[in-house]
Amino acid sequence: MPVVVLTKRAGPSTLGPAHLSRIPISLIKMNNEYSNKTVEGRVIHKGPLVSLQPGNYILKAVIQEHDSPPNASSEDTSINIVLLGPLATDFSSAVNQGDVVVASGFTVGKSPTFRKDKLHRCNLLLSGDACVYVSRPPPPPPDPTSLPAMKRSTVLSTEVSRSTKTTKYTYVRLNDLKVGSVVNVYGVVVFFKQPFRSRGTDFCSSLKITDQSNQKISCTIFCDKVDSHPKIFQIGDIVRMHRFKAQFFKDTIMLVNTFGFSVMAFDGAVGGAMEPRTSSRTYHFDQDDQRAVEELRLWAANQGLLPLVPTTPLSAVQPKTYFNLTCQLLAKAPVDSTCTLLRVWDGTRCPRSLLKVIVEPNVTEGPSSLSSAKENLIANVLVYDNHVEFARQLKLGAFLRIYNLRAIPGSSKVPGLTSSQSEEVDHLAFHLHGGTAYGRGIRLLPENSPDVQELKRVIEAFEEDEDKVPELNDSEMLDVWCTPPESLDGDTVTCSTERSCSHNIQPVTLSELKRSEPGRDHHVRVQLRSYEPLRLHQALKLYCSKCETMQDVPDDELVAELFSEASRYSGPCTPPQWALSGQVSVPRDSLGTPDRTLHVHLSTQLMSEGKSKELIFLMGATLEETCRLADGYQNIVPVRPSGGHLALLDLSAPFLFRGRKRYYGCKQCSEAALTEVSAEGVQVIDEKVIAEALGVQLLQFVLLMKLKLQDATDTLDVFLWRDAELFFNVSAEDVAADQEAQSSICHTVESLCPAEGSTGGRPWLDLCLTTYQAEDDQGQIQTCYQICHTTITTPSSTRPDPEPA
DNA sequence: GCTTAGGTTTTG
Repeated sequence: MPVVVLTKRAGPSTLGPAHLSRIPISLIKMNNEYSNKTVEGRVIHKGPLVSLQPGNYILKAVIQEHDSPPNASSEDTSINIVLLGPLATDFSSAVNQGDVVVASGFTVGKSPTFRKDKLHRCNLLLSGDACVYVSRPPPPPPDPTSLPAMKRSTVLSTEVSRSTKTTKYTYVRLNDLKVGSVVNVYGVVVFFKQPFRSRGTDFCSSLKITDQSNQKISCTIFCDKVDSHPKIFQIGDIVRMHRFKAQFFKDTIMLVNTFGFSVMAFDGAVGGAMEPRTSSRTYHFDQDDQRAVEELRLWAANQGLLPLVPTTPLSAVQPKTYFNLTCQLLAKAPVDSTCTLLRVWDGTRCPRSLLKVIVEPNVTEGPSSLSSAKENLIANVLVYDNHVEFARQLKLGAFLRIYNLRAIPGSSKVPGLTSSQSEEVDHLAFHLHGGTAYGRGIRLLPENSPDVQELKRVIEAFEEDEDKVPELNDSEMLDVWCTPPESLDGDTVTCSTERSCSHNIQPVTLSELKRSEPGRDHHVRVQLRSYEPLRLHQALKLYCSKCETMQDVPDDELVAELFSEASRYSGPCTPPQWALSGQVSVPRDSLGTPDRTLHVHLSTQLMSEGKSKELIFLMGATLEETCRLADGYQNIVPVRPSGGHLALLDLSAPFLFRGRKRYYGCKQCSEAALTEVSAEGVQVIDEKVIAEALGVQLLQFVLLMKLKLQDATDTLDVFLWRDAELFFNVSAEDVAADQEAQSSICHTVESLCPAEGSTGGRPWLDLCLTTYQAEDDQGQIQTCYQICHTTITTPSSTRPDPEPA
């Protein structure tokens, strides 16, 4: 009887055997005897089942004292529990995050992760005769007070354990549905609508799913309880559906729920959390299910079914498009009977100014004024018609995903009072139109979803930055704001740059500058006469801070060839001991290339920490496939077989894919070896952590340009390198990954140096230049100049000024 | 208790 599920919460004292006494988590110590004690807590983390050897599993979880004082430290209230053998499998299938459990028969060990997770210094080890009792919130009436507490737990307890006989479900492939039959199916979601109120008594939700048969099947779910509907967050999610009836509609077969139906949903990313999204209190979920989910995930990833951009941050929203937004609700206000205003943010800044909607302060729920920095990040979303009801129920601070939100530029009229920021301003309004077409709707995201965790990180980062602003001291402020506009021709001249250095020096002319001693900083007022490279993507370089060399970014064609070379070779290969490996075959394509197998290797250590999605090693994939998979994983390291073992690709190829970003290593300075990447003591597994673990000397993306400056007295060639990112207000890494960041640089440069014959003049630039001496190719000492501490402020709105005299 | 919707963009 290793794991016992009590379907009714009977009070802490009745959970677990009565002859044992409960010990608070804070009092647990090493070397004490706990055979007559129990520990009680809420499961706040449940790790995946990790296979030690065939049939033998380990599972880690964290429980937290649920009735501890709110100010108690996590060290006193939360403890790791480690379950071994059948207990692990039973726990995995019977216990959910959020459940309250009581454990007995445990032993106490030293927690190896204490420094990292700041939880209790000990952990609880459960194996053999240990026992876990689980309680769940009570189901709706019958009236629970009608039975004495002790009797209740006996009457209503059910046992979910390896000894319990459970119904074995069989699942039908989607191309094998027979009209009239009631079936169980698995599928990958390719389209979905959130539950919406039907004209009847129920809520209705729609899904379209597919599976390895490639058949696409529409499904309809009717149920009066929204919570029983599938919890789909994005395309690519996986669903398991029980008791659905196949029927004909419009010459095609589809599925509708029947009596006793149930639906479970899972994250669709390979290696993602195995935690089912379900409202069922008890459910069957075993290793076959786990395998079914993993198989579908791999298949879907390889089919490209996972969306490239599941949701769009406000910083990337394009006008006139429909997009999905993951955001936090800050305030709301009813506008009229068909429209409600939701004020939301995601911590990123939309480059367009956003529509300001003014509603009367006394109808607004939430803060009426926010810091102006925060205010600039807030998007006003107008939701209409059927969505108003849902919006009304939303609580402030909730994390939402809004599907099929429309970004409307410029002159759209909105109900209520629009501020003086009127139609000629290029602003964006966000509308959630009425209806459910294209899955339009709003979904509440649970706190533990990875997307919410990510959103919180971004928001926290913004709030930290905001706290820093007042630290700018007065003299710095004066220098930034009071640099007197020096005008060569006596008129006030608009300037497109802003210096942020603390030098208190007068500007000099270029001819004066050329006569002065090197090794000093200067301020100049100049125009941009020309620049190199003309093809701006060539300005992007890879720089090694160790050997101080710079190289070009390898082009896609070369990288693709390295990948296809690596994927063609398929000799025998033993994965390292720390890896858990899986494979998926890529069917022959229309060009008749032979079947290939993709191999995925995951670190068992990371898996046991619930971080399997954070890093995978991928073998046999093409560049394109790798890029596609990079959407589902935080980190992908491409590998190839070499001498019977796994090795990194040639370092001309990126050694790491993080979303759209690629990272390269220095061939000269790296001593690459495929070793396990440990997340010990690190917050985020990022490129630095991985590079270090793999012995790769990380190359840094940098921008390098040569600019020819001019003023009335002379011209001067200067470099833009060290402070290039500051100058353009972009990161080189973003430029490498993001077309928009590239075009922003192009526009900036073009506005500073308009093409011959164009009407725009050259704006004046206030620059801070540093001079230094360096050897040129021939070994000659030369004086060099670099632009420092300077940022372009208004490239597009600069008025043309007359040519210098 | 046996209906609801049946993807496919508001018209603010």
